[in-house]
Parts: sequence; C-alpha cells; structure tokens
Amino acid sequence: MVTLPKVLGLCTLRALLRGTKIIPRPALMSDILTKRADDHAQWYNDLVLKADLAEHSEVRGCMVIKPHGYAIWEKMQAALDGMFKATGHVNAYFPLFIPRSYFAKEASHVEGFAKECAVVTHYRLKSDPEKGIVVDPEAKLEEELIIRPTSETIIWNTYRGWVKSYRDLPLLVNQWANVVRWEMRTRLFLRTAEFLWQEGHTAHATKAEAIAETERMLEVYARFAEEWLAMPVIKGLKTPSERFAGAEDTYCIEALMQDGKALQAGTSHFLGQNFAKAFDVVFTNKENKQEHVWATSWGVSTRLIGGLIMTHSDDHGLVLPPKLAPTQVVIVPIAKNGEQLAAISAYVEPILQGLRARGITVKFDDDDQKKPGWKFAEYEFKGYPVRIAIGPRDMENGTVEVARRDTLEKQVMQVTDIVEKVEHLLQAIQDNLFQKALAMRERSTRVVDTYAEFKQAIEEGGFILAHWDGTAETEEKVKQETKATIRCIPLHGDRTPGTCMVTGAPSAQRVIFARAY
RNA sequence: CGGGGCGUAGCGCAGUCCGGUUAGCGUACCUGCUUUGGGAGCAGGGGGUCGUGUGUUCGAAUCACACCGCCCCGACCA
Repeated sequence: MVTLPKVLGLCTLRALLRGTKIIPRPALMSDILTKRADDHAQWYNDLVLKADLAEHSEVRGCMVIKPHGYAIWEKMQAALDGMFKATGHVNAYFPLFIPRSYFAKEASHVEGFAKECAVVTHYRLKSDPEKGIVVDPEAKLEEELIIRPTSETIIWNTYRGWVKSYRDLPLLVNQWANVVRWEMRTRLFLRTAEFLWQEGHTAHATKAEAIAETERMLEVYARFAEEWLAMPVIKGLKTPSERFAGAEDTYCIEALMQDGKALQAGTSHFLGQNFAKAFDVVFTNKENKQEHVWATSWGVSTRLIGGLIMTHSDDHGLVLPPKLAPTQVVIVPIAKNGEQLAAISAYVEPILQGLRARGITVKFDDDDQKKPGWKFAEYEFKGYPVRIAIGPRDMENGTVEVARRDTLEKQVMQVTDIVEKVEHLLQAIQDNLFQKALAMRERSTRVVDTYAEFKQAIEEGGFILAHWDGTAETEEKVKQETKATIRCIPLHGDRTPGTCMVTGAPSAQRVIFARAY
C-alpha cells in the first residue's frame, strides 16, 4: 500500500496514474469465469450466464432460459416423458389460474403456499393521461385467481367429475407446465419465481396402490438422475417438517453438489385421501360402497439443470453428460483456405453419416468466420462432450484428433473405426461423470455420533449420517444452531437403531443431515 | 422486508469523490489486406436518451431528492 500526502487528493492521484499504460488483456472465458474454489456461488452464476444457459430477465426473480439451456431441458423432458409413458401415464393440461376458494379446501396445503402466491385481481387495463396505462378499478374480479404454485387443487376439483367407479381408476396423469412461487430470493435455475416442471397427479382405489405409485415414481426419478444426469442420488423420506403441504408422506431424491451442499432433486408425494376429501372425489367400489380415492403427486423441475451444472462442471466451464448434451459431438475443421475446407468436408461426411446413423448428435462447424482456437474454447466452455478436430495433417495420416470434455484429454485416433470409438467414448464419459460424482459424494459423506463432531463436520460440508430422536424439536434445534437440515431418512443402507446425537433418546436409524440449496 | 453492491455502446468496465474539451478503454460489430492444429495481426470505420424523473447551476454521467430495476448476504422455500 502506497501512502500519499493527503493534499494530493484522489483526482490528482488518478491524473498521475492516467499516464500509466494499461496492458490490454484478452477476454478469455477462463478469465471471466470465477474459480469454483474462490467463490462457488459466483462461479455458478458466471457459468450459467457465460455458457448461454439463461439470463436474468428484467422481471424480478424471473429468468430467460436461452436456447442452449432450453435444449438441455428438452432432452430432460424427452427422457422423462418416455419414462412416464412407459409406466402408463398420459399427459394433460390444466389451467394456470386457480380460483382462490379452491385453496381454502385443504388446510395444510393453503398454509404451505399462501405466503408465496401471485394473485390476479383485475381483468382489464385502461389508458391514463399521466401513467399511460393503469389497471381499470372497475374491472375487479369477484373471486381472485391464484397463479398456480402447484396444481393439486384445480386438478382434484377436476378429478371429481372424472372418477365415479373403481373402473375409472387408476387415473395416471402428468402435466408439463410452468408454476409461480413468489420467492424472496432467487437463483438462476435453482430457485426462480416462475419455473418449468412436470407434475404427475394420480388417483387410486387403494392406499397400498397409491403408496406403490409414489415409490415407483421415486424410482423413476432416481433412475433418471443416475442414468441421464449422471448424478448419484439417495432415496429417502422427508421428515414431517420438510413434507409437502398436504401430503401424508414425501419421498425424495437428494443429491450432493461439488461444494458440499445438498440439492433436493425430485419429490414424490403420497397424499392419502386429503385432497379426495377436500374436493369430494369418491368412487363406487366393487361392493357398491362409496370411498374416497387415494392420491399421489410427483414432480421435477428446471432446477435439475442447476443440479446438473453443480455436479459436473469445472473451472473451464460447463460439463454435460452425453445423454443430455444438446449436441454430443462437434467437429472442427482446420483449414487454411476454401479448397482445404472442401477436402475436409468430404473427409468428414462419412463420419457425420456414421455417427448420425447411430443416433449420435453431431455438428460440423464449417463456419469460416471463426478460427479453430476460438471454436475450441467456445465448445469447451459450453460443455460439448466430444470435440473432433480435423486438419490437413489428419487427412494425410488418416487420423482425427479427439478431445473429451470431462477429462480434457486429447488423443489422435485412426479414422477407420472412428464412429465406434466415439460411441464408446460417449458411454465412457457418461460413466466417468457418474463415477466421479459418486466418488465425490462418498468422500463427502461422514458418519458421526456426537453433536460436537457433527458441528465440526457440518462446517466442512457434505452428507452427515447421524442418529436423530425423531422429534421436530431436535430437528429445529439443529437447524437453528448449524443451518443443517435433515435431507431425508434414507430408505436403503444401514438401518440399525441407535441414540440421538443431540438428546440421547432412542433413534430408529441414521438420517442424512446437510446444508442445502 | 432488513443489510450491502450495482445501473455509462451488444458484453466487461473507467470516469462520479472535487460539476467545465467532442464521454473514454477493452472486447464485440463493419470494411480491407494478411492469417487459420487452443479465443489471430495491422489499418480504417460505425455505434451512447450515462436506469427514470424532478431539482440546484451559466453548465450535470458527476451534486440533492424521489423513484425503477438487477445482483449478493439474511429471514421464507423446490
């Protein structure tokens, strides 16, 4: 720190400094992207913006999902939708607006969502000499409309008309939709005021069948997370305080992000007969008796994109698992002139055809406006899993240069069986990403027995397996004192009883604590 | 809603403290030539209601007041 006589003042100082030549720095993405280790939140933000996944809209709390980000969502939708169809579900669409009175019908549901609802109160605007355009006070709705934060109420109000007999059951319906939750603080993909999701809503004749459905869809989510996102998850049950408003039981998949914080990646709810009773949805059973139906609901959202980013990406930018990458392979020609480019195009053509024939998405970037180095950096930053470079040297030698995004390794390969090699490489990348994420989670999962150990462990992040006495009081105390919550009561793994780390009272099994997104 | 930060060219910023050339730099963009195996070089060029409004002043990006918006931290939550 240089100290200067005060009389000089800042202006003078700056004037003196103006003579200093500022060395221009190239605007490299690797410079723009904050390092994960320096500031994980900033890294995440930079990455989402610079990789063109999304941007902040000028509407508070809302984002614009840009084509590269939306393409990932489309891949997720396609995969999930296929899995839903394979389990017998069909798609439908319900209104965005929910009459206020519907919410009043299920007490715990309204209590859970009341604080974050956007409400439509008027249906007309009129011009105003001063403000341009204003809400017409004459056009007030008799009953306000809630913008759906979730659709249970309007769906169950509708189901009343759909269900009469046990023969109408089960009803297995999903909808792809947007929902609005007026969040105080938002983060791109992880928590925005409006987000995209799917919500499945099913109706069943028996409790057992509804519980089986809840568990089946949890299984679908877990498989999707692990096989497609390459994101290992733990299946579990939420504690009563973390339960969905209106559910009897909430099942969840929990993932661990690279910074040691947990992310709830999907939920599946057993709703009991709560909504059937609130909306009077009854059916006649085989014994000609009236019964309320049993319900489930389950959903995953664009939040998964946030999870995907925080599971795999690095200081060089986005890393995408091949199965969700909008484009899996990019081919960059290295040409000095038009003739070379034409020759390379001919050399590339059979590779393109071969890859496409195997269902691999590939882009041949023959744009001569941008240099190869620029393209390398760009595709690396945007997470293309495999990049192939082909230049004059390769054409002489019958080779191509193959670079994989997950390890950043480059290798020169013979062109002869390149299609098979790339296909295997994509699978290897998919597997490697999952294994790396799994290893990270295992490194970051600890078993602790005392509250003192716990307090220390929680500072280091990760999943912590500890005994809990099952009371909301203890759960709340831990939350207040450490900011950690019970992510779930795992369904699998070690389920031996013990004693609560806080109170010493009996505990049925260890539960997973973590700080969470 | 509390605390902090920010708003100047498409993007990133300087200039604001202490009002005063034609508002500047990097990058991006356009034109030309040379280049092309990890974000090319040189030369020339275009692009601005300085977030909005009101006020102070001979004069405002700069000072005052009000408002709008975004980001970060906290309480709430997927």
